Amino acid sequence: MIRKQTTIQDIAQHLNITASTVSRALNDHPKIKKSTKELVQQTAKKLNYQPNSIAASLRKGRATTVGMIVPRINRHFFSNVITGVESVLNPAGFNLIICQSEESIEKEKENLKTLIANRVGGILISISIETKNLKHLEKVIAHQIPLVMFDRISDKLDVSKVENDDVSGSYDLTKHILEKGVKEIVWVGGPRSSSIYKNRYNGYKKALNEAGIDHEKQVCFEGPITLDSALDFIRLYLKKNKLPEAIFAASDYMAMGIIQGLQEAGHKIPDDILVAGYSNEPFAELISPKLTTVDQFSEEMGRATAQLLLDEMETKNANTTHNHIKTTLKPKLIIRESTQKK
Amino acid sequence: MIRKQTTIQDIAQHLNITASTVSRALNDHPKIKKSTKELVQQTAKKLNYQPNSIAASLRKGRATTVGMIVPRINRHFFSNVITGVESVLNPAGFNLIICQSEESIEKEKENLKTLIANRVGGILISISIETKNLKHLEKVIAHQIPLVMFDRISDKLDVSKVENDDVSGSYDLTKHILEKGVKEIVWVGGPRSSSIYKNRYNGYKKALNEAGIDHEKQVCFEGPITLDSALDFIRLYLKKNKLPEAIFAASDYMAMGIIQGLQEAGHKIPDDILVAGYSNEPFAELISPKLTTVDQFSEEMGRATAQLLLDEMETKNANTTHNHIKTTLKPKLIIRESTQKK
DNA sequence: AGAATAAATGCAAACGTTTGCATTGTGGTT
DNA sequence: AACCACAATGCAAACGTTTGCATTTATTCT
Repeated sequence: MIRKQTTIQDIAQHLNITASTVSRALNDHPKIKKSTKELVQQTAKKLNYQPNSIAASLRKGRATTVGMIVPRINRHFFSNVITGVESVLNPAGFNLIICQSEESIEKEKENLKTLIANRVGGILISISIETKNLKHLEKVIAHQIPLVMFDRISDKLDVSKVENDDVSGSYDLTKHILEKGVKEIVWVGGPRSSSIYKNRYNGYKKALNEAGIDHEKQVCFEGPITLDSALDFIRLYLKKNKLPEAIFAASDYMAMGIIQGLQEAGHKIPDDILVAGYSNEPFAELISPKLTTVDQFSEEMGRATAQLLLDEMETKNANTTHNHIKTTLKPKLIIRESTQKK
Repeated sequence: MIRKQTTIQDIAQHLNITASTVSRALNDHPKIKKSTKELVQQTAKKLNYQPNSIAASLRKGRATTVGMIVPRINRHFFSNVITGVESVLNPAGFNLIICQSEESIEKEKENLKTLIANRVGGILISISIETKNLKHLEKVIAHQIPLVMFDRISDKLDVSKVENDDVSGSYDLTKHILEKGVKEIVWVGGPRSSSIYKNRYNGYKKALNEAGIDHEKQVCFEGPITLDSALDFIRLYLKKNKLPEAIFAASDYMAMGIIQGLQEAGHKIPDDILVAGYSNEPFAELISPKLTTVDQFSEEMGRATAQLLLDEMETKNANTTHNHIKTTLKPKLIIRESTQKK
């Protein structure tokens, strides 16, 4: 049973040297003799010394912690981004405090407050769907805390960003469907006020226009990004309209809702109608028919985001000015059964 | 642009009072006049003061942070547990540092080191599949850091724990399959050296024995908990043996591998053979046939775990002794198409 | 040998809070 | 008018590091 944590002072006392030397020895300072370093290391181990990074952070004015805010951690995409972020940040000596905004701007503000209070070295954020006003983020910048946005970004903020080329992913997918000979594609997606869905819509629009199809004449449903919302939509839609040739859901979950609705009405996919989703959720290749979708390389996005943050933090340390960078990752079309008409 | 962070000293100077008063005012200390409190709050806002919880932690000797170690964050189960944990811990004023062990005991040790270095107020852990030796966890206890184990627990450690009643879940599921009239059930699962799979096996065994079936005569495959490992197994198995009546995979991913292997060999589920999984992954109700499985109430597990930790931390603060508690959550059988023979 | 240089260590302040104890101020009681 | 009690605030130390500068010790050069 350990009553009191051992500190570098204890080690110093034990060896009849000062705390400064111990500190430097433990941090491998060049001016410390090799023999003392070894001696210090040994006694540190003997006394079961555990460094106190809280104290170090306070003194150094910066923490070895990085904050990350995502809408939801239990979304496959985000948890993979987190994995990617950690794979870069941990080796660099940082650890992550993860917060969930739960798609609420109020929670987002609170999250930022606790991250700032914890004096994190930097912040990674994918903003909530509700977030339009960016004052709380400007505050972070004003506080000189390096900020990197990813996935759900905003061009109004002058920071480094990593985005998916949703326009291109959506364009490729739409083109692929058009090549199957269809002349109409119903669009289903989240609110276009979010950059993500705006871009996905634009890619779709572009492909349609290139094929000489008027996008204004296409049916377009915008709603919550959930299976149920899409299921409700398609049930209602089928009651009043004839079966469309194809449906492009800008989210795999919505695609799943569409598929369930179509199947319960007795329609065969892809024979009667083509369906595609977006983001390659794990279930996309497990369902029947296997879902054509777009893969977003989520882990790589995490790695890229973390790398940008490391750069920013370094720049800030060196106190040099530095242009912010915007990295765009190209997603990959994954063609599966749901769009392969026999 | 803010050059230097404003501190309580700045506020004090601004109001011609001392930092102590400011500190107490901000923490709503009863001995501070209401009028001063308001004054302090106002100037704090005016000077854009952001509390430094690093400094507070150092002084108070404990952080407002809690560490959590999970094997993998991008597993549906764990990310939901995390959500549950946060829903309890955040309102209580704590935030989470999340670490991934990636199923490696070495990484687990490192994670613990950084958590201790960050002087977290407590630690939540679900140990890696590799972890048998528990010395690193005993060290945590010796350091007086409250520790709560969840899901993958060990009885060798005297700490509070939250577990799923895997025996019961597995028993219920097996019994359900037996009620369909089958006389043999192939078992597929992870290594039984892990408490989880040992328990799931025991529940299965118990149900078989009660039905008068010798569990020793059943086929049993133990391997990595992945789709591919199960797929490989079933392919090989089908080559050399006749089709079994039912297969119980103690993991939904493995069940998915089994289903794919069976389907590619032309077998119909549930008509030719029954299949069930475990843990109710999101895809379980999306695939065809919909998968019978066991739901584990992952968010609730998170909440229960966090609550136990809060209790432990409080007890430690009050310096009273306290018996460790083991909470067992009863999982729920989810019957779907894959075990419903027509 | 003495001076000059280099190498290793020590000194002390600082980071921003919190907190036990001391002090001041205010009003009430005798 | 002296005293007491209580409310409100101040004082100063402490938490465990890090780090610029000063100091000591060892080494090299003339």
